[in-house]
Amino acid sequence: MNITFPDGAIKEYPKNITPIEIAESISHGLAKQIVVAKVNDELVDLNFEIVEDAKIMFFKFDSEEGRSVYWHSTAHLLAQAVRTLFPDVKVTIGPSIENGFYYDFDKEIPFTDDDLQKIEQKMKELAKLKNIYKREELSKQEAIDKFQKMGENYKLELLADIPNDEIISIYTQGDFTDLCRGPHLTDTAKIKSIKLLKTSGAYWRGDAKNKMLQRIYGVSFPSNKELNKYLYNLEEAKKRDHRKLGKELDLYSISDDIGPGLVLWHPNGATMRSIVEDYWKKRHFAKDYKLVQTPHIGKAELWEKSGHLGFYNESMYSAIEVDGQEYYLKPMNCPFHIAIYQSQRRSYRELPIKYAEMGTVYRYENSGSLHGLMRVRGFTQDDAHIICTPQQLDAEVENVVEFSINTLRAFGFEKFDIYLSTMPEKAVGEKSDWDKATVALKNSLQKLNLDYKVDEGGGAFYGPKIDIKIKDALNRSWQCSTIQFDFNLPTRFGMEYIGEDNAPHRPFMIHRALLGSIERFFGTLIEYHAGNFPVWLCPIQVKVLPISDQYIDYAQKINEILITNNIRSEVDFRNEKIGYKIREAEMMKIPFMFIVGQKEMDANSVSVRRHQEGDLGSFRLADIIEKIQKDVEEKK
RNA sequence: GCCGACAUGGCUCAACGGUAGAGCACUCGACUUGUAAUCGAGCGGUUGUGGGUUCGAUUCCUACUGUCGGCACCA
Repeated sequence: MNITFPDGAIKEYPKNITPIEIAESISHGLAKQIVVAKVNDELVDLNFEIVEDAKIMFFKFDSEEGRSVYWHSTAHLLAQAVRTLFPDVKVTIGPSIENGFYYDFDKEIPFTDDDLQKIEQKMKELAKLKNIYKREELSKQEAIDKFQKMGENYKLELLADIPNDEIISIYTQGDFTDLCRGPHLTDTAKIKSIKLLKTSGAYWRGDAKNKMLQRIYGVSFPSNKELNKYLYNLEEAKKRDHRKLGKELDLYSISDDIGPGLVLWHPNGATMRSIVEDYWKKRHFAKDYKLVQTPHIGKAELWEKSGHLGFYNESMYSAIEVDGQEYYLKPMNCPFHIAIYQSQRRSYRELPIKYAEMGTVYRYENSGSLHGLMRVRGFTQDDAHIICTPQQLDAEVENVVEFSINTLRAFGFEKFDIYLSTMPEKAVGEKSDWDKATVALKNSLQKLNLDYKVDEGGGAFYGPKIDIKIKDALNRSWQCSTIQFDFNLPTRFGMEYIGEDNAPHRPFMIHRALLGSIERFFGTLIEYHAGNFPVWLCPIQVKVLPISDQYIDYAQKINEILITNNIRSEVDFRNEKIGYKIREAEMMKIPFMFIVGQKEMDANSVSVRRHQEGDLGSFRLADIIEKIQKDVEEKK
């Protein structure tokens, strides 16, 4: 029987040989390290018997496949430990995830931190027993009987969804059996280092209508060293948290007295925001967008007509009554932009029309979902609506997708996840329009050579969309850019343009936000740069630090020159030692520190210290100003 | 909204069933300073809010509010 290796080599082996035996035949070290094997493109247990010619590939912990199996097996170990310590608990599901694993349990009293400790300890004991993960296959009926006897009703629910004629696999290690597709590690002793990280509630099958289960998250590694490294990285990542940095760098705050999810932009944050917005406007003017500005509230009838009161009501702040009329804070800008469009009869000659606005909206978000700047109740969307003819569609889509990516890149972002969401089951609009729009979106992504995932049926009911998500320091994804077709509002509002044929036609409308919301974007910006912003964005670019009182006048003079040259500068004229002033400027992550004393005053120069780099030496003021201006120009 | 944890001066954190303590910040004074914390003194909280238990609570119970970690939601 011939076995083909990834490098193309072919070796002969006896029938019924297993991947682990093959690995052992190559080297003992390899056999010890591998976690799982792929035989003919299917991941299998290491003791899977190969009966005919096959391709084989091994995976260690350093591969995605390897980690996933490793963590999945650890999840089974977690379930075993929990069943041992809490016999009344029902097990449900426990997959591996991007960074570890979790297992959901049905337990009346939630796990405590103490429980977590005990469970972790028990897992370590159980792991050492070197129990084999034993695979068995049985018919669906046999599986039902088995789990019924065990009283595992959640497993029965899962089984109910599996076709009757399918072969079911179960895995047993020690006294614990779980319904599972596999594959798994050979034995529990492969799991060397375990850490349970947190507990939380989680709905059965992810549905809020179902019972809330108790979830335990954890992670495991082949060595303590790797676990410690992981925990260290986690701590480091927490230092990038925009909520922590937002306070430390005095960028913004959110006050209980004002209301949850409502942001106060402090001078430092507001300065940066203003730079972002100015740059945003400049780019939009260059792309022929027309700036508009619309009110924060609108009459109930408007939101009735747009459908917001019907579909979006629970996310809106309640009505404000004035003169017997109900008004609502706007959760979106679209109806206002449409009103501007409809203020005149529009000709095909005017299209495409692109209205852009930094539109501040208010949404009543669930209390549990609020999160720093990332999820707030009042935020400013960098919103725009592109209204065009069917003929203009492809070009406009391509334009906007490219514009969107380039804008993110201009702010230093390189990594983002792009999603294309297609027509859901419940949708408005013509299927042909959906297809046309979806193809246009897809083409633009391909043309720009962008990797993306397709979310089949994940579009909004009113149109397909492209979303771009950026990850925060703790690897949580936040949607920033969104480009969405809208087949709903143009119809609801009866939008029209007069075509060449002198007859009215319905335009296409694309709704888009490049940064998403300024608040969220700012949050991701903070975390992405860990507070060490590029010079052009820094609220304070230079701090002038006089060595002692005698040089304050000189420092003030330097400061004035800097400000005149559009460099954001401040003087630290407190009566402190230079080391103290430097320390504070470093902690505030100010990119340039100008240290001035007798030497500098005599030479009419400044001594420059760069944040995180240290002393750069002495500079002529004009030279360093030029350098900073160049950095700003180049968006460094 | 759901599950859990938490809530002490501007910030970070400590303590306790008998009316709270430190560092930083701030104010004042001394020092006149050369690349990540000079020294000294002072100011500042009744312990998120309401209710209850208790002779007495900040400490125990409870409701609410908010924050944090998840879940759900996120046109």
